[in-house]
Amino acid sequence: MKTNPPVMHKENATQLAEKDLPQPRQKILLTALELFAAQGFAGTTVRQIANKAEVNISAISYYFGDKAGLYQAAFIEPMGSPKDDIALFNAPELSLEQALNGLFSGFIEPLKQNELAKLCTRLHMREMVEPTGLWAQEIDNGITPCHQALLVVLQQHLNISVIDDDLQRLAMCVVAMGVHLFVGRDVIEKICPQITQGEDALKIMQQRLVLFAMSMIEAESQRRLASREIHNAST
Amino acid sequence: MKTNPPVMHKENATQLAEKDLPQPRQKILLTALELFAAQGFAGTTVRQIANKAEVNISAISYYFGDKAGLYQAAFIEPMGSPKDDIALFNAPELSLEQALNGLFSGFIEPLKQNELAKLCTRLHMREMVEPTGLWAQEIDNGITPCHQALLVVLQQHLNISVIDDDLQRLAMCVVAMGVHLFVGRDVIEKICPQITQGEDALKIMQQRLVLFAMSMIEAESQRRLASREIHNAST
DNA sequence: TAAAATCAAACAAACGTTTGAACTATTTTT
DNA sequence: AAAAATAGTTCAAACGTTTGTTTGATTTTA
Repeated sequence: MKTNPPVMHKENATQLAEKDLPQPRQKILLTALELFAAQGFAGTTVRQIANKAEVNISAISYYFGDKAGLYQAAFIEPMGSPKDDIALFNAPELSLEQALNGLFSGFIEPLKQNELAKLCTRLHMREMVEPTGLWAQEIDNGITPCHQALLVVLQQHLNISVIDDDLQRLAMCVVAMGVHLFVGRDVIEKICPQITQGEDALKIMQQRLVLFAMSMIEAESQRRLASREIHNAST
Repeated sequence: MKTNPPVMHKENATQLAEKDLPQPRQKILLTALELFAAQGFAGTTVRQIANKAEVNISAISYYFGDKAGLYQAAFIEPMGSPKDDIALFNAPELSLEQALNGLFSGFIEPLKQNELAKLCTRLHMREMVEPTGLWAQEIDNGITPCHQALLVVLQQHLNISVIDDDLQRLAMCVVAMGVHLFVGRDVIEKICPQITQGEDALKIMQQRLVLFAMSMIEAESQRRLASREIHNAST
């Protein structure tokens, strides 16, 4: 008799605790995350995943429907809610330095934490240059809210009334430093690996990110003052 | 009778002027560049390339040997020498602002120039997260020299004797802003497309990049001074 | 006419996916 | 409590496509 495969859908997949999940499913998920993060979606075959996870090939379609379903599960399931990230730097009582520390810890922490979190972040960064469709969704659900929150923080600390293009430029340049830790990993590992290796090194890196970000914000503030003076003087 | 396919090898491929190349070869090369840049190596099929270039499938192996050869050609041939990029900001008589303008113009110019240069850069940025083997070589030949040149410029303007980890951190954060223009293109297009659309917008963007970079360098300079004072006071 | 270039067709290999039987664990029936 | 039935899981094998590549004939060029 035919049995209905327990293909997990969004609504019930997240409700299950990790330990309730069947063991091979978890094994497949982690292996897929690892391989997808390293080689991308098209570059990874289901046989690779099955072999490395030491399960039968058909177990993938059994648990995840198809390759795309597995990718989606590997992309979404291990992630926490994006609201957690925002809360780290969006609390209204935080100083600018504290807010920036919260922002960059979102990039730094995955680098020193367990391998899983590192792979998760790497997979998300990969989506930036290789959109698979989930990426557009991720921009809406994960990136845009974070970016908007950062814009508000910058807006408040620069004490300006509206979010204009120059604030967008500033925000992009600030997050760029964090993103580069993942995107430029290969370059860093080749040229100066010591700056991201070890917890102490990452602590220093975060301090520098905050320092540089604050200097950029200060520079933007000065630029706005100068720009306003010129504008006032000419009228 | 069998004919020897004119498979181009490195040594003679670069010696030929573009107009000497057979037309379909050029067509394949540009189409491949476009598709590889958009979908990656594994995500692009030779049939896709052949169809879009409107040539027979076998023309690819005829001109480039195999898919990997085509990728290598698309990756290397349209590129200029990396020394040209370095010269833009490494000249000894340049001020810091001039040097930084030269550095970031290397990122900005491809964005406003023709589509080809844009695709070239995008393909190279893609290699950062999806190493195909050529990437390791590209780091050695293209990235490392540029990074080293930047380090020297920073070293001189900070007036320090040796290149230490903190200088590496600074350099990485500076280039991160430029890299992000390509890597985070999808995010930018979604959140604030206006900051990279149009030549005027890119001009402003470059000004901000220089401004922010200079503020970061200034912050690092201040930090070193403070650090030195503390060190002196404690001895 | 001979070399260069183009073509439709086919190649083996690898791809994602499906099948149906075999096995295990749990539940139901006797 | 033992047996039977059911649901859940694993497996080797094969499915039809698509992959990159090659063939050999044909057309174009010089």
